[in-house]
This record gives sequence, structure tokens and C-alpha cells, in this order.
Amino acid sequence: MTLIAPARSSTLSAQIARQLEQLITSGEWPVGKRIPAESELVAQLGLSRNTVREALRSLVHTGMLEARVGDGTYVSALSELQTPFVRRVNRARLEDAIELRAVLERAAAGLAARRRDARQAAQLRKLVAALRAASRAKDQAAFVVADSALHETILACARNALLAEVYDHLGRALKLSTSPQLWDQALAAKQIGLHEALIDAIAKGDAVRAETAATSLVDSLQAALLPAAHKAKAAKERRLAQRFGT
Amino acid sequence: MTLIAPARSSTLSAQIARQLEQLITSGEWPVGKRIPAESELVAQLGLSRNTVREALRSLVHTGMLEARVGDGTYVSALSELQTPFVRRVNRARLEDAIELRAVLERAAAGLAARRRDARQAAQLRKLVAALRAASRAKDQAAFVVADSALHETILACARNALLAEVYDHLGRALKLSTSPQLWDQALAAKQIGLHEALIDAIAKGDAVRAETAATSLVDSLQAALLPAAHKAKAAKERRLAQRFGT
DNA sequence: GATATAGGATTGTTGGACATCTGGCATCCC
DNA sequence: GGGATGCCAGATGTCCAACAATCCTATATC
Repeated sequence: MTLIAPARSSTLSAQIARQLEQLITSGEWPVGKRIPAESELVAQLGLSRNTVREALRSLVHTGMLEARVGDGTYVSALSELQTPFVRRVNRARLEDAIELRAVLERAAAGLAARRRDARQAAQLRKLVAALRAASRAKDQAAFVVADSALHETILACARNALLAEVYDHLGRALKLSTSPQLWDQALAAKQIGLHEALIDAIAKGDAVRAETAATSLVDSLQAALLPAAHKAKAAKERRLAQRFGT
Repeated sequence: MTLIAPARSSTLSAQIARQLEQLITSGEWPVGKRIPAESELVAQLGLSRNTVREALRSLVHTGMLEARVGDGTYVSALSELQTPFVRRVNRARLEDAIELRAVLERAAAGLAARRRDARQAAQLRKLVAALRAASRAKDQAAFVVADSALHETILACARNALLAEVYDHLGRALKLSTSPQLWDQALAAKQIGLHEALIDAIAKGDAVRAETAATSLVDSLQAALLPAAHKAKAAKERRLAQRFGT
């Protein structure tokens, strides 16, 4: 790690914040890492503690860092977009968030059908087979793993990094609606067929059919999970309201 | 056993930041307003200047506030999502950003067709008429105004606040690609027909036709403007690189 | 009337001090 | 030996006071 204190074009704390951000986004400071203490950063940069602290507070506020009193400061997110986006989604109507996710899912399916290569198509077929096996074995953990790997691969096939990131953040915010406790054997069995239709369309390059398959897949999931998701969201908000006394 | 919540649930500066954020998002401090000076906030809150400053720096970093030395601090954005999102989009591949926008545009058209009411349909017809009039009169300013009003109304018809906000931020980041200097009389005339087809489909509640119309509208715009947009983005990046000496 | 200048107001930066909390080590007791 | 207890170094949180750099404005000057 090398940090330099450059000449004055913007505020010093903003420049330090940018450098720290780059260390995180570049992966040099991975998520979970405990970063050097304020005193060490002060010594390395030759700045005052308040200036360094203001930079750190900025990243703490955006959610890239997490400071623990008496312990240290840890990297908690790779993207500055993640935390604001998750916060915004949590304030949104649940239907709106789910609908946006469905829109992106459908678009990703269509793009994936147009852009997947042979290797990716083979991997998709392998993953959907794993999904079916997990469902037959009633192995919930394996089912969830295969399902998320499948969707991740579809996003990779779509070759749109921005869309993939937005979808990912959205999924993170909505993960309460697909939490394991809501998993249902009958639902999983039903989804297998829809997944197979989707993957088949993508593999064959049929964008229109891929989009309709993605839509019906999302719809079936939504119909099954929406009531529980609403309950979970309401409970979460009650917890927060209680904690903050509003 | 009774457990009492700890007195300090979060840091003071974080709480102040939350309060300031709420003043902004609630509209009590509108965009452009000069907020009280640090010294006033210190006096009002009864906290030290450093604590208040850390809260302010957090909001400055997220882009909700802008501080000017010797002048004051001003509200510069209503949403904490806007600035990170715009930054992220500016780092993304231009094609990815445009593609995501097209996806949202298409989805909004479909949703609008399903959800518009009679009053909105009438307003859409009025706006598309204004668009045609502006095109005939070769009034560029009026054309741009009517065009943006039209798209704003479509988003309102779609009744998905989250989708609308993401679309809005995306459009803000991409505004270089629809900047007035790229406006072209022939292109505008061609777009009139596509707009009319789109609005007609929405007004009639034909979601499928609305989506295809939106797609062809975006495609035609994209084909016409992509080269210029690439140039504009490259120029912007050169400017930034020069300023920061990287 | 236009320009130059001085002053006040505001944010940026520094250095130091103390408070509060945490994790880990040493100690003590069983 | 193992577990509970107490202590302490180190980390972040908060406060204080001062100076620097910059901008806006009112005043003075020509």
C-alpha cells in the first residue's frame, strides 16, 4: 500500500477518500479486511487525524467501511453504489422493487440468448441439471446454490456489467423474499420446468422465448413468495422502528 | 431478565447526518439552498464542530451537499443514490448504460400501457401533438421540452417509483448523449412517427405494441447518436485525466 | 461610476486532549 | 487443567482552540 498526499485541487479529505476507495474497489483491501488504524494512516500520510477521519467517515457513511469502537475499521462493501442502492430499495414499495427485478431478469434472459457462447451454454445446461438433482434429492442447500449460480451465469451471458451490478444490488436488498425458510418443495419442483425452458431458449439463442420464460419464472416465484415477503419486510421495519424509537 | 438498549446506538455524527439527510429528502431544504453555517449548526445542536463537520463531510461525499470555502454549504442533490449512481454509470461502458436505459424504457412503456388512466392518456396525446408542432416549427428548445415531458409522463403512467428513479439517474448520467448540439432536424422528424406509435399503443392499452414501439424508438435514437456520444464521453474523460494528472 | 481595498464570514486543516469501548492477556479460583 | 475475572494497551468517538485559505460585500478612492 502506498498512499500519497497530492497538491491542493480539491479538499485533502476528499482526495484521501478517493484513494481509500480505489484501494477497496481495486481489491487490494478485500471485503472483511481490517484496514490500518487512524494513527497509522496519519503517520503514513503526514496529515492531521481530523482530516484522515473525515475521509474515513465519508466511506463509513457510504457503507464501504465499518468502524468498530475499540477494535478497528473494516472493509464492508466493494461498491459505493451498493449501500445507497440497498437503502433506497428498502424504502421502496416491495412491489416496485420486485417488478424492477423482474424487468432486469427478463432483459438479461433476452440478452443472454443473443450473446451466450458455446461454453456458457454448456455450463447452463450443467447447472440446470444440478438444480433438478437437488430438487429430486430434496437438498435445499444445493438447490439454492445451483439456483444462484444459474442466475449469475445468465447475467454473465448477457454481457452488461452495469445491468448485472444493479440486478445484484437489487437481489441483495430483496434477499429477504427468497430466504431459505420460505423454500418449498412443491414450488421448487414446479420451478424446475420453468428453469429448463428458460435455459433451453437461451442455449438455442431464442431471445423471445427466453424472455417469456423468464417472465413466467419470475411470476410464479412472485405469486408464491409475495405474501411472505411482505410479512418479512413489515417485521423488519418494526424492528428498526423499535430500535430507533420512531 | 430484562435487557435495556444501550444509550449509544450509533455515533453522534451519523445521527446528525441522518437528520440532515431527512431535511433534504423531505424538501425542507430544497436543492440550491444554502444551509446554516457550521458554527450555527454547532450552536443549535450543542455539539463540537468536528462532530458536525464529520456529518457534513459524509453528505458532501455522497453528493447531497456541496461546500464552498469562504461562501457556505449548499444542497446539490435530493437523493443519496443520485451521485454514486451517476459516478458508476460514467465509469461503465457507454453501450451498457444505453442498453440498460433502453431496457427500462421498454419496460416503462409496457407498464404504462397497462396502468395509464384516461387523464394520462389525454395528456400523452397532447404532448405528442406539441412534439409534432415543435418539429414542424423547427423549434429545438420546444422539442426538447416536449420530449422530456413526454417521457416523464410515461414513467408516471408506469407507476413504479423505483424504476422511475433509476431511469432518471441514468438519463442524468447519459445526458451528454442527448445534448442539444446533437439535435438534428431530420432525426426529429423521423422520431415523430415513432413517438406517435408509442403513445397510441400506450393510450390504447396495448402493452406488447408499446414495448416494440419503445424498442424501435430507442434503437433509432441510439443508431443516430452513439458515435457522437462516444466522442463526447472520450472528450470528457480526457478533460478529467488532464485535471487529475493521471 | 468604476475600481481597489479592507473586513467579516465561512470552510479547510492542524494539534492535542480526554472519553469510551473492545479484544486479548494475565491472573485467580475451582 | 479449565473457566471466570480483572486489567490494560490500543482503537474509535468527541471535544477544544487556533490558524489558513477563500469568498462576498461594503467601503473608500480615484
